[in-house]
Amino acid sequence: MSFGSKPERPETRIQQRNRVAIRAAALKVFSTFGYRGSTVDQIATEAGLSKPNLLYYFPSKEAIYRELLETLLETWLDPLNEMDADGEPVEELIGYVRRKLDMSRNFPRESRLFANEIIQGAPQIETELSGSLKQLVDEKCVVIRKWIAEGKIADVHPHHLIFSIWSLTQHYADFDVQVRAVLGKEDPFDNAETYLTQLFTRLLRV
Amino acid sequence: MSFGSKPERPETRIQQRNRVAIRAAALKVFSTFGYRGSTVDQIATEAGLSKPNLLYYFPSKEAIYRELLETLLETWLDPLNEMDADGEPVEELIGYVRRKLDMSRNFPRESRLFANEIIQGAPQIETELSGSLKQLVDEKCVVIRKWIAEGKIADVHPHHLIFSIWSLTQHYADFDVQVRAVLGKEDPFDNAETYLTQLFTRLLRV
DNA sequence: CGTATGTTTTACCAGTCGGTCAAATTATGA
DNA sequence: TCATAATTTGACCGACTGGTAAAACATACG
Repeated sequence: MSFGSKPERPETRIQQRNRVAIRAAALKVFSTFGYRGSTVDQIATEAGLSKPNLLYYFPSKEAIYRELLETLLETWLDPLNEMDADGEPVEELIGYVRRKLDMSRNFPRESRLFANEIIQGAPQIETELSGSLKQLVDEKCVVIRKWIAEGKIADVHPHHLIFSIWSLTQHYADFDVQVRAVLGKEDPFDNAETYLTQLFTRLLRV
Repeated sequence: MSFGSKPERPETRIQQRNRVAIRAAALKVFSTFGYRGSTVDQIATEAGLSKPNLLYYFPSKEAIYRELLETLLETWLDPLNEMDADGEPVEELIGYVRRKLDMSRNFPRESRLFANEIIQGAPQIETELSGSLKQLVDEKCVVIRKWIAEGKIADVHPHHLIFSIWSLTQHYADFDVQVRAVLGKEDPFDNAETYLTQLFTRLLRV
């Protein structure tokens, strides 16, 4: 029995550079137009490559999209993972809100990529949603219920609490155009953090 | 000078039936795939027509989309319009939340249509956003500020208060797949209203 | 240098896109 | 009934879609 049916050569510098460029370009395009609304040509141009050249690095349009989604899902769930069952409950939850809001500020494209995918019925990550995502959320809901039982936070529906954190924070990334159109010159994030802290403090205190 | 360069014939029964069918089909398709991800053929099939037959009723794909968007924008803003400056403040605001949540429950497609449009940069309704939408929101923010000054509700940022109502209610329509995946068998709307009422009551009471 | 490997381009494919056209079909009303 | 208008169809267009093949080019290394 022999190992390594594929010799598994190391990545060239050029390969590394181009794959990075492609991922960045794909994120930009997919997050703006959704999977079906994006074209390989668009991504290639954005990455500074020709279409066949791009397809030399990735086997297909779908392959790029899937890799993006799967890589980003972990990053996306990190802030929730960091929530510590042994910490101070209100602090932990508001810390989670702050981390999610930071991600909306710093990685709006990633947020919109997921938003597009899920609004359109999550055809590519349905399994992850009811699999690893549901599992993580359910775990954290147990913690939240414990906090409630201990009288550390108000009695709220754990799942809906998490939904409200998601929707409130991601709104500033996903609906950026609308938020800015309504606010005019005022920067959204200037007051968002204050507002959300106020909201969750008032919601959670016993 | 003569009137009616177009004789302006009344709509036939067939015309009425088909236009209604097309609008319904277009809403279904556009709300699922976004503008660029949808095809005229798809809409036609969904409406039970052939593609050329559909284009006999609407001049182009874009025309269908624009008409949908503009018609629905009014419906979408109605709940906010109904908010009465002379009513009981907390009741008025929570009534608004309830009406928006009802729309998420009863018209999720309409919600997703807007969500797709705005996430993708609102190329077709940018002007309406910073025009009539901003105007209406600004008006209502004046009312909210008045309520705050009168000590009827807590001192919160009016614009962000409205954003939070939008994001929390529309989340249940736009991210329906995710919400259901995480909740499992539990129906989202069963507890959403209770949760949101609780949230805004705690946020707004002085 | 030369050769093997990695990279890019040109030309191309079959299928689909939004949309047009004229002909065929169906409904309408005197 | 018949003629007129409304509706539907099939055939078609040029542009674009995701993807392929092979040749041309660049690079690395003995």
